[in-house]
Amino acid sequence: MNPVKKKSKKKASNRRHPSVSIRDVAKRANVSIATVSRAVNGITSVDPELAKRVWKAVEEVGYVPNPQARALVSGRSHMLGLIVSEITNPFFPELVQEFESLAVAQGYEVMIGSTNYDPARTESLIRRMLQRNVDGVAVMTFGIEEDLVKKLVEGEFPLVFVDAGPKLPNIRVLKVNYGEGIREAVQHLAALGHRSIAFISGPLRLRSAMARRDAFSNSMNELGLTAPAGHIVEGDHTMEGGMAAIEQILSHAELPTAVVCSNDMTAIGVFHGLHRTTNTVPSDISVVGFDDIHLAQFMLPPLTTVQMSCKLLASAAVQALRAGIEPDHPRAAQKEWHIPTHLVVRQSSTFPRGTLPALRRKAAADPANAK
Amino acid sequence: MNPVKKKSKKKASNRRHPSVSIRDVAKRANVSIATVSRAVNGITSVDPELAKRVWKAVEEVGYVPNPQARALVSGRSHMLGLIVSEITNPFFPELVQEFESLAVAQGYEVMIGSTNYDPARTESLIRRMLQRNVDGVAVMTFGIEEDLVKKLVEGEFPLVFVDAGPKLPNIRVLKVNYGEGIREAVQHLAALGHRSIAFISGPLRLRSAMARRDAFSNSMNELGLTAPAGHIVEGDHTMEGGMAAIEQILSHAELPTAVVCSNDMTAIGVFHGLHRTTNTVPSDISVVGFDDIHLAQFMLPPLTTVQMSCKLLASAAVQALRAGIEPDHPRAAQKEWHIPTHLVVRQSSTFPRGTLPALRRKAAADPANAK
DNA sequence: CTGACTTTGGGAAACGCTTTCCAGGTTGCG
DNA sequence: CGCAACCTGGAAAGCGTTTCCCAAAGTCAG
Repeated sequence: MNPVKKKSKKKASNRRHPSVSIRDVAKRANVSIATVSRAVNGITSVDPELAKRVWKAVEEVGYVPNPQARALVSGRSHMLGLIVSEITNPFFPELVQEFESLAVAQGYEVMIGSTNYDPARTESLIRRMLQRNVDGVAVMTFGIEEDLVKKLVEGEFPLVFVDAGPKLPNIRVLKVNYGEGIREAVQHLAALGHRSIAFISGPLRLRSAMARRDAFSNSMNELGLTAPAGHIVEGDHTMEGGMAAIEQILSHAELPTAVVCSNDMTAIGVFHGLHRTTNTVPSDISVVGFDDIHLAQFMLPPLTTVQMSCKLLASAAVQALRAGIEPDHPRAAQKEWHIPTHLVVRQSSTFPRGTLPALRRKAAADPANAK
Repeated sequence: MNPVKKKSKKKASNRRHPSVSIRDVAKRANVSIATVSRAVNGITSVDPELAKRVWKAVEEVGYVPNPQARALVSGRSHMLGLIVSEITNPFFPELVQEFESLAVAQGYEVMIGSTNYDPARTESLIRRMLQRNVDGVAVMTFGIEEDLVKKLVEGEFPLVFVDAGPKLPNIRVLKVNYGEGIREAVQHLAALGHRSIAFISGPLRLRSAMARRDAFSNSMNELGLTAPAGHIVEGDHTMEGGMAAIEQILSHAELPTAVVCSNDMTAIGVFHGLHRTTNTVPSDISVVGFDDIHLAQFMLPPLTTVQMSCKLLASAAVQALRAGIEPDHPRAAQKEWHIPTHLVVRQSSTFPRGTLPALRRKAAADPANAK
């Protein structure tokens, strides 16, 4: 009706939440929006007195910067990508939780993705993360495929890998010391009297699975022990895989008295498989896991396992990522982070079957086996 | 040096990836950027021939819309929030995985958060989600606190709850039929000969925990059975809680012959607690869980449990969310989605101890107990 | 006291996109 | 045949930030 345009009320934003913008703060504090931006972002060149006034205004109008706009112009989204191999493996939720807490505490949001070992899924995941403009990605699949790496690497995009990765300026690596914990496990079993120890690996295309298996072999050699070929079988880090693997091992002519597993899920599968074949853990066969997921202590019997702290892993990952993202991070130059592992003795490991009571008593005095 | 401003080279973007913009497509297709936008977003008012040309150009230059810019102007981020109570409870990763797959397939990204039953954490989570401008949130904590709801509700923000929620136009509810599955469980136990059946609930401030407990009581009543007060105890949906609860039950004068648990983690804790007190499952006490997490079938013995399909749950959640977000969604008016539950019989439930062999044989003929 | 140099803060452009508004060309109907 | 209603597609106005550039003010030496 009225020919005069009603463009005065430009307040009608189409955002669902009528959030206050930087302009409101500027008006309130009687400064320009540039100054507000500078004050909020802690640029030093703004007068402390003025900055205080701005902060007061921010407080009063309840201003919260819009991350989208910020990302649009600055090119940094304050989002971190976290790629795991299998969110349904309990180890990863624990890791995710730690990672997320740390990231949030440091002002980042997390975009989580699970590859399920599926290259297509992985690719779409990465594409989505790049598209959403994440600032960096931690690839905690424990052994990523190389071509996928290349995809990410174009550009100097901050990346964190576990165990191994191309030596490039934008790539940081979390080196897990598998040898340490696995040696402790083998020595623990040997000390109990085990001589025939089997190993169930993860999928061998994963670097970390390889590394664990090699750590096992090395530890055995150090003690002058060797596992026959049929005692080192490949699993896939799932319960199903563990079950299949132990059945395969049991079909071998010579039976082991102990089994070391590449992760705890495998060990749970082994428990199950041994139960089905009416073997008892640990009196017939001792079982040792790897990861020390929360569930491990609730297994029947509680699982002896090598602990790889996901707290440590997560904190290293976040730190390494920030080091790659923020131009003047104190550790910007650090390319490697080291993660230790250690054996946690519970009740799934004991003396081999048929050991003399005298030996049992003797070994029971060994503090390493104390409950 | 040179007084002439070098602002000609405005190509130097500060985005890490030199992604092509809508302008490149426009140039290539020889149309205006508005037309490209309309074509890409499927606005009908653009000539089909022209649209085809635009799509061809999109293909050729490899254009991908920038979600940040899109969100900034449209007010919709194409992100869905998913809040769970405890990411480390294996049920939730399974749910998360399904939810994420569905959301991504439908063009949404997912922002995941775990409350850990901590109100402060929950609040910060919600604030972050709102700040990141998610289009809707599915609160799958199975019983959220009311004040937190109010916080979200201001504005007509799309929300999905499980079990119960305020009757508001923006809120959709996933109604889980606990009665169904729990009745099956109780009847299954009763058919085996159990008369004294205990129940370990979840934290009773959760609506869903209440609902499950009530479903149990009702089912018992239907059969003319009652559980003494000491046989209905409160757990907290964790293994630790399950362990504590079963110990409490065992300290009661009258021992039950079966225990129904409010979730599978509780049941795992019960397994553990019974093992510690040298009771055997199921010959001494039968145990039934709830959720049917993947792990359930790998317990020793495999857990009889009530299945609540997280596939169904996730798909209903995503659908309900979209119904709330997209103005002309076919189911925009639907406010309730129904989720069934059903008993899955495995080996943690059997005849009560001391039952006569004759009865065992008779009951074994009951198809409900067939393996 | 003045000129050169350093702060400090404001104006405005840019980020990549959606959406409104409008001009020019069609069509329809009286 | 003329005028109004209707389409189509282009130009431009934002969306909420950051940041570049410059003017004004302050500092200091000569």
